[in-house]
Formats: sequence, structure tokens, C-alpha cells
Amino acid sequence: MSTEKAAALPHGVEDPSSAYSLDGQVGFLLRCAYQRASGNLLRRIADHGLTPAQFSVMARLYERGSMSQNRLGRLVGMEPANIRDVVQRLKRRGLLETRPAPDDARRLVIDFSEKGRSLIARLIPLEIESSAQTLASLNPEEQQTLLQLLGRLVEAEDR
Amino acid sequence: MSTEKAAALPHGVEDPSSAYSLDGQVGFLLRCAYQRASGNLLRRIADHGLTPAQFSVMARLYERGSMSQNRLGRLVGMEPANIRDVVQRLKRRGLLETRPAPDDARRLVIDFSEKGRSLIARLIPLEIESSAQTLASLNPEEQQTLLQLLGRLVEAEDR
DNA sequence: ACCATATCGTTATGATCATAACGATATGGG
DNA sequence: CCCATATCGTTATGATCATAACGATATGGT
Repeated sequence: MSTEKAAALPHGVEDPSSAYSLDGQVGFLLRCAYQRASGNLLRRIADHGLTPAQFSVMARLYERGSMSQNRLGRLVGMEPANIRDVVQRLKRRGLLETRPAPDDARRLVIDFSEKGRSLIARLIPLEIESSAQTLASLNPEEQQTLLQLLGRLVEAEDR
Repeated sequence: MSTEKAAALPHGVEDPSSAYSLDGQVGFLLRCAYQRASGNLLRRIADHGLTPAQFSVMARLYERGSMSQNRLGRLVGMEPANIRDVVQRLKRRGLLETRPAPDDARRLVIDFSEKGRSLIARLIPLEIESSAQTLASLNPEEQQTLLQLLGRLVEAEDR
């Protein structure tokens, strides 16, 4: 059974073992769904010059307050190299400020500028709208279910 | 039943405006979940030199057979500029072949090389394993629910 | 036949992401 | 004190993605 004839079939429609469907794979569905959600948010905040990734960094900082760059990255699911780039762009635009940590010379503490803090405060309602739009094809109970299941898929993150 | 307001408010105040939680936003959860799924797949197929996006292109082509580059892109949720880059990389590695469409001088028809077809056939079982790993924290019924809800979120795609 | 419109593929720019390799700094055990 | 180990931030490379602008080709209405 190792050398199945499936390899020779163009589309594998006749073979029950190739009942595989890309549309039934979590990874693929998650990518499509994220693209949709990302687009919904981007359309609302692009005028303010933020991307979805930048928004999540700002929102997390708004929730939790100042912290080190690496920790901020972990809390939004970004690698150190990635969070660094995002922070640098936000800093260049005067939305974030950085300073060395007093107790640990390795750490870089990230904080808002006044401009940054007021911007994210104004943008959070737009993200709430965008979430509602993304979920619009589900009824409220289904929406809750989806959020709960997604949360459990991701549960092990550092929070 | 409306869910408990389990969100622990730092100040114990019931200010609805501060009830916002990044962790409760679909877009953010979807990004984290996709990263996890993507990592699970990448760990399995990286040895064969494919990325998750490249995998989805190959899998779709395997399911549906030859088609134009733009249509292939739509069927995996990629913009024309994006699917072009992916196809070029796969072509450069001898996994895909392209030829002009006989009936429409604008179209570029994408097809497998033998090497490409046999590679994707061998990789699909790994993707099925990876999907199972991604969903491992949910029971079978919850897994079905999640897939169904995600499918409805994305429903309007060109299929 | 003509023309407005749509589609296809391309180019360019900028942002996002993972990975690997690296130097600098803490930290804890011997 | 010293060293192994871990963590922090950085650099570099390559892939993924959206957007905008563009030329070429189809297509449908008049």
C-alpha cells in the first residue's frame, strides 16, 4: 500500500483514499479567515497609518503598560526579530518611545508617546467594529463558540 | 446564556470601555492560531523545501488540475502579485511548469512537473497529521464545529 | 468596427513573518 | 570567583502578503 496509484491520478477523484480536501484543513481555513479579518481591520485603520500587526502591539501595550520589547513581542505572538521591526517603525513615527531598563542592561523598555496613546485609544472602537463585521455571518452564540474554540487552540501562549 | 464577565478588570470597575481585551478579538486569535497551524505544518514539510503557502498552491492544483495562474491564486486566497511569486519559486525548483493558454493570450496555464506531482502526493499525508496536531486540544465534536464555523466565515470565496 | 470595460500578468514598494547566527548581559551552581 | 546557560536585542536572508500602477488582451454593447 505504500506505492498507491494515487500518485498517478491527476486529481484523485475516484480514489476514496484521496478524499483529502484543502478546504477542510484547519491551517488553510485559518489563513483565509485571518486574511478576511485583517482586511476588515486594515480598511478602517489604514487612514491612521497602522497595520493589523502594529495595532496589536499598540493594543497590548495599552492593556498592560510598559514592558520590555521581547516580552511585548511574546504577548502578541511575534519573534524578537519581528517585534523589533514593528517597534522601530512605530518609534520612527513618534508613536512609541524606548529607553534602557534600569535594572537589566539587556532590556529595552517600550512605552507610548502621548501621540501614540491617544491614537490607540481612538482606534480600539474601530477594531471592535471590525471584529463584529468579521463575525457577521455567525449568530451570537456561534460567535462565542468560535472565540472560545480559537482561544483553546492558542491557549499555551505566554499571557 | 450570556457568558460570565470573566475578564478580570484590574480596577474592579465595570467600565464597558475598558472591557476591551485583545485576546477576545477574532483577528488576533486568528493570527495566533494560524501561526500555530503554520508552524506545525512547516516543521513537517520544511525538509522537502516547501512553505505552507507553497503547499496550499500545490495541493489546490493537485485537487483541481491545471488552470490559469490568477485562478489558482484566487482558489488559495492569494493576490495576483503574490501567486506569481509563489509560482515562480516553485517553477524555478522544477515542481511546476507554465505554458501560454491556447485560447487566451493573457493567461498562463500552470501544471505540475512529474517531480512536483509526486512530491505533493507524498506531502499531503503530512499535512493531515499536522492538522490533527493543531486541533489536538479539542475533542472531535469541537473540531468539527470549529471547521464548520471557520468555513462559514470564509464562505464567499471563489470556489 | 469601435470603444468602454474587465481581466490577466507584471513590476515596484513596503510591511510582516520565521529562522539562523551573533554579541552582550544576567544568573546560578560549583 | 568562574563558567555554563539562558535571555535580550540585533543582523541578515528569504518568503509571504497587500496595494497601486501599468501594458496587453478579451469581451460585450452600440
